[in-house]
Amino acid sequence: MSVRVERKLHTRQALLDAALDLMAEGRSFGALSLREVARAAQIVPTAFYRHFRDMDDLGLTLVDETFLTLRRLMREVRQAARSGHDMRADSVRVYVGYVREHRRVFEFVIRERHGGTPPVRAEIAREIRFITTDLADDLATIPALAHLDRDTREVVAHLIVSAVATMTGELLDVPPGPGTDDAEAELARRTVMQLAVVVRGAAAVPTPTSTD
Amino acid sequence: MSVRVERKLHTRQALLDAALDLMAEGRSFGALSLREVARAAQIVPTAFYRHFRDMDDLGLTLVDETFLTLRRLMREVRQAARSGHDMRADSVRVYVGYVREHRRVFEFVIRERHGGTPPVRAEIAREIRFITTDLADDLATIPALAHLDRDTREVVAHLIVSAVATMTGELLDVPPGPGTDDAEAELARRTVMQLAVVVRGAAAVPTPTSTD
DNA sequence: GACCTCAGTGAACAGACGTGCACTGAGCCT
DNA sequence: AGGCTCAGTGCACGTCTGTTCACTGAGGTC
Repeated sequence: MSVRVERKLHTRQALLDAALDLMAEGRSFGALSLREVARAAQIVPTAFYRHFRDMDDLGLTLVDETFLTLRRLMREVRQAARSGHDMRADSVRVYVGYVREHRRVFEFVIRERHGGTPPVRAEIAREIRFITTDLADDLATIPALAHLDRDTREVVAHLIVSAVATMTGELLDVPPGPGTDDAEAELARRTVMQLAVVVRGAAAVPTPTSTD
Repeated sequence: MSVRVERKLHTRQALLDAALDLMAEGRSFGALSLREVARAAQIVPTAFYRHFRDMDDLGLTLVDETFLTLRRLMREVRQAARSGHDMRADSVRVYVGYVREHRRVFEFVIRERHGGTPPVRAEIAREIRFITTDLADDLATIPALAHLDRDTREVVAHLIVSAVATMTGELLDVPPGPGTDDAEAELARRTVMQLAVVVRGAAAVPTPTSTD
């Protein structure tokens, strides 16, 4: 790749990183100004337009890149689920590790999921639906849930995604410090319990195609 | 009450309403300016200071007033749960009705829960913990769950609150129009199923004080 | 009726904002 | 070597922001 485009990509990434960094201090994307993002990326404001049409454009790009990362993480979590001996605990532990490692990315999604502009919200909702659908597929591989019909599995997957999303938000609100590990472990413990409840409850759902 | 304070309260309420109205169009509270809130409330910007120290102050007041409403709603949902013959379906139906009726209030909470400034987020998290705790108490009155210890009930309550909060967010994203009722009914149906799964799963949790 | 209180006014400020424009100069192509 | 491309610069503009200050006049008190 030529020096030219390589440098362009570099500043482009600097802009995306700058936006995430500014949000890491607890501000929403909508509250960021074009000028301060440019400033944080060591760029003059007008140069911003060489990379994005406006802040909305950057926001949508951020969603895309973010979910590229997130889909990769989900794939690894799913593998951890298959290989380990305690599926649920392993998945949750791997997931918590990823949230910790990619804090800014998760912070962005959690914040903008409901706080963002309508197009950003729509895109995030779409991506979360994909994750839910994938999870619904995976549930069919659990022996206790193999008898469930598609609709029921979808509903159960949605419930699990809700629980994990909620945990993610709480994980990000844990203040850094000496007690961090304990707090994280407590959240993980609770989520594992919740998964156990859900799977047990789902296994007890009577027969397929019963909708009551 | 004197005419004087009555009028003051009226403009104060106009400011709070103006903020909610401006947010109803999909913007976050942090993206609102003091001037436009004053403008929407038919007030000169400087008069804003007669009521709130700054926008953060107004934001926290909004959280307080919002949860005053919400706590009332929760009480009524709980009563619906006790009186009706199908506890879960009735609760959910009543709840969905309230979300529809108090759209702006719920929009505010859902948006600012993760998108708001740290103090606003902290306050919302606190209020949600209260709701969770109350629900954990209520769960003890369900025969199938009476044997659960406090910790387990708390965990189950948290799971339910997650599911309902998620549904609330989706409810608010349903576009107004001809298909609205159907979409809402579908979300309600799914949530009722989820509650059934959770209760069944929780009932199957082995013995109290077992923590695995 | 005279005085006080204080919610709301209106002008003014310094600073930040988004965006248009003409520019520079390093990187690339021929 | 000469010319083109285009990421990044610097200046300028009009608009909006939060906040200050001295003010007005209706409502309440005596």
